[in-house]
Amino acid sequence: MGRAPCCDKANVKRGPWSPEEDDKLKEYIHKNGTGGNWISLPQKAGLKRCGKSCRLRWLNYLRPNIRHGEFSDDEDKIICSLYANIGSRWSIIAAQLPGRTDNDIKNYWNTKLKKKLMGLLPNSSSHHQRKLPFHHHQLTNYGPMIPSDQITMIPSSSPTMFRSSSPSLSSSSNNNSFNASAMQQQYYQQQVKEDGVLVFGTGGTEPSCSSSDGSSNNNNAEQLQIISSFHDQQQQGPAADGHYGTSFSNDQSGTWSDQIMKNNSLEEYGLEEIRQLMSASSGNNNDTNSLLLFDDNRTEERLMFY
DNA sequence: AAGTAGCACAACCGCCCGCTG
DNA sequence: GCAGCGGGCGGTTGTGCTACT
Repeated sequence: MGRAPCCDKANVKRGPWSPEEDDKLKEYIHKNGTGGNWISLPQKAGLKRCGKSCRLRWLNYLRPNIRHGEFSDDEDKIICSLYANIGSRWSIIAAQLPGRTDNDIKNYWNTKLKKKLMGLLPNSSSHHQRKLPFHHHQLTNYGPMIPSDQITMIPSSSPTMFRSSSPSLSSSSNNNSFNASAMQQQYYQQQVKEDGVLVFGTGGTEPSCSSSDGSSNNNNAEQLQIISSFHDQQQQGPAADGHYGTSFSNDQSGTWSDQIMKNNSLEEYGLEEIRQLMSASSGNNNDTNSLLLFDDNRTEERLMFY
């Protein structure tokens, strides 16, 4: 036996709201408030709408101080930062952006921001869909917060998605001994595998960088080299082994991301397997601590953090 | 000018969770 | 403790607009 519907769908109006309906709803709420009961509100307000529809209309459009229109760069950064940390928790993200609604942000992410970030990639020749068995409710271990003021949006002509100066990007989030200066040049890096799956992760830090002797610069250069290498491979085509991103493996052999990158097909890994790999290398500071998975069409699958 | 594809965004759907009786 | 309900939320769909052919 299913749950009773919240309203009689046959007798409620659906679709776009008319200005008259908006006025009725606004007027009623201004006079009486929501009364804590959206289900009974439309009847009281003289609206032939479902209570949930009224609630949505009020929260997303009619409520005072709602802002619509262009998102600023700062807002972009905040959205990216929070998405990287907590995933698609739009209501939480919206709470950090006064005047923005979760629906707005969700739409913005899905239609613009994601493309803005991913538009830097060449088109994939193959178009078959490959879905990984990921479900967001399974992912409960979020990584350390990345402060939004430490994320820099990189122009879409670059293969780098974010640059962060955050010390919190350490793969060993439970290790507080990391020297901030050594962590100042962390780069998100991304690689396209021959099968079209994109792995996107935070670059790790060399253990030797824990001393602030300038080795972070070397680390930075190394990361840049990886990105550059990726660039070259994109232009030159895959390496002799038929895959992109092999230089990544050379630099970070033994890491879980390396193991994934070496594999011919990411889809051979399930969520638990990836978790095990991440867990097994949790003490390896070289390794990445996040992973963004895409299918061939670069539809985002999931951002994972160890 | 007509048809079509792509895009943006409002609105809906259905699941989950907490509250209440 | 449990069932039913409403609110909240994320995912998805529908629709109108614009750009392109």
